[in-house]
Amino acid sequence: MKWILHVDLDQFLAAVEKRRRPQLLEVPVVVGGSGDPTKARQVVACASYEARAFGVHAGMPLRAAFRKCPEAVFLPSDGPAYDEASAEVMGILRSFGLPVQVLGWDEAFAGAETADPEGLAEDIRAAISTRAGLVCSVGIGDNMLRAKIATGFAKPAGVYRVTADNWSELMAHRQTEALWGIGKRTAIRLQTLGISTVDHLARAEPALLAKEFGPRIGPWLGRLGQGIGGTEVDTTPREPTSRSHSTTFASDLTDRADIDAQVTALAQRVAAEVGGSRLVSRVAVTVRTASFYTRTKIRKLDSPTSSVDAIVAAALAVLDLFPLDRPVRLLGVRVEFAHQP
DNA sequence: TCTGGGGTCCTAGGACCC
DNA sequence: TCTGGGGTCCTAGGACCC
Repeated sequence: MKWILHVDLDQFLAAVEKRRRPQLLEVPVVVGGSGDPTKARQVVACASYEARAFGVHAGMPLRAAFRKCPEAVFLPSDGPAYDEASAEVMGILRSFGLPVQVLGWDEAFAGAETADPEGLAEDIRAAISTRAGLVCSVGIGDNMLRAKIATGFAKPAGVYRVTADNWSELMAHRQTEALWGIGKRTAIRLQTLGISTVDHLARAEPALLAKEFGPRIGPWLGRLGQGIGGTEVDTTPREPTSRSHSTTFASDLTDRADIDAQVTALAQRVAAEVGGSRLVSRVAVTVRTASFYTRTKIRKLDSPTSSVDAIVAAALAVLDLFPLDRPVRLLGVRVEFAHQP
């Protein structure tokens, strides 16, 4: 029997920090921003389970987390360390000889032909625990959607199976937002159609969904409700389609020279990271004003380039398309890569 | 809760050409 | 002066996810 396993590391960022600082093992840990919980405009990237018990969660401002749990240890986000730990875990997963599709730092699908998916899942959990010192949960499904949903029931540190047999029992009564791919906005739009639960969505008329959400997304939403998803684990390494950096400033920028300098710095950083490896076809600039009004403008380059100077010049030209008559909270620069021949 | 940073994908609609 | 239909390129913006 063919199965999909969804392997997801528990409290990943906090776990990597605990792994290298064993004295933090049973301590509430909050990772995010510069690690200074008194500073504004920074949010929690990951809260350890101990911190979650105090009501701290990802996305919460660090200062709010500090109010809820002042005894927590606050640590800055250390991207390179998480990159390395992620690669280590994916390597262990691949060592099982299964097709692996990486979804992010801390999760991946694996395909498996086995009569005992739970046994395999426990073997994977044991290998990642002993070889990497990290705890994960594994969702088992008859497709990728159900495997991903199953992980939610598996956490923490467990294994759970979701298939066509128990889909309705587990999901039918839940809000549509519980589905992977339906966020707040879509949930609200569905509600205006009288669709609030997964069961309603599963029974909805595809034509109605297509009319509201378009010919592709509409029917796809209906399938989500029924628990239908892909079954082919895609192992081809994904070429990135874009690269970006953005900064939220501790205090808003009002001086045009400062704004130019920051966009230049962001563009230089992005261009340097791209190096000569890819040709850039489009350059985008994002401006968020003090009121949180956020707009992105993008322009195609006359010809694809990897020149730092050309990318910086393009970013400044796109910046010039904005009125820039309000204090600026955030600036971002993104480049999109030309399709490879 | 005064609201991060890095990504991907989809759709609408205008401009332009035949 | 008013009138087609189709195709492609481009930008804006929405939405979602980790």
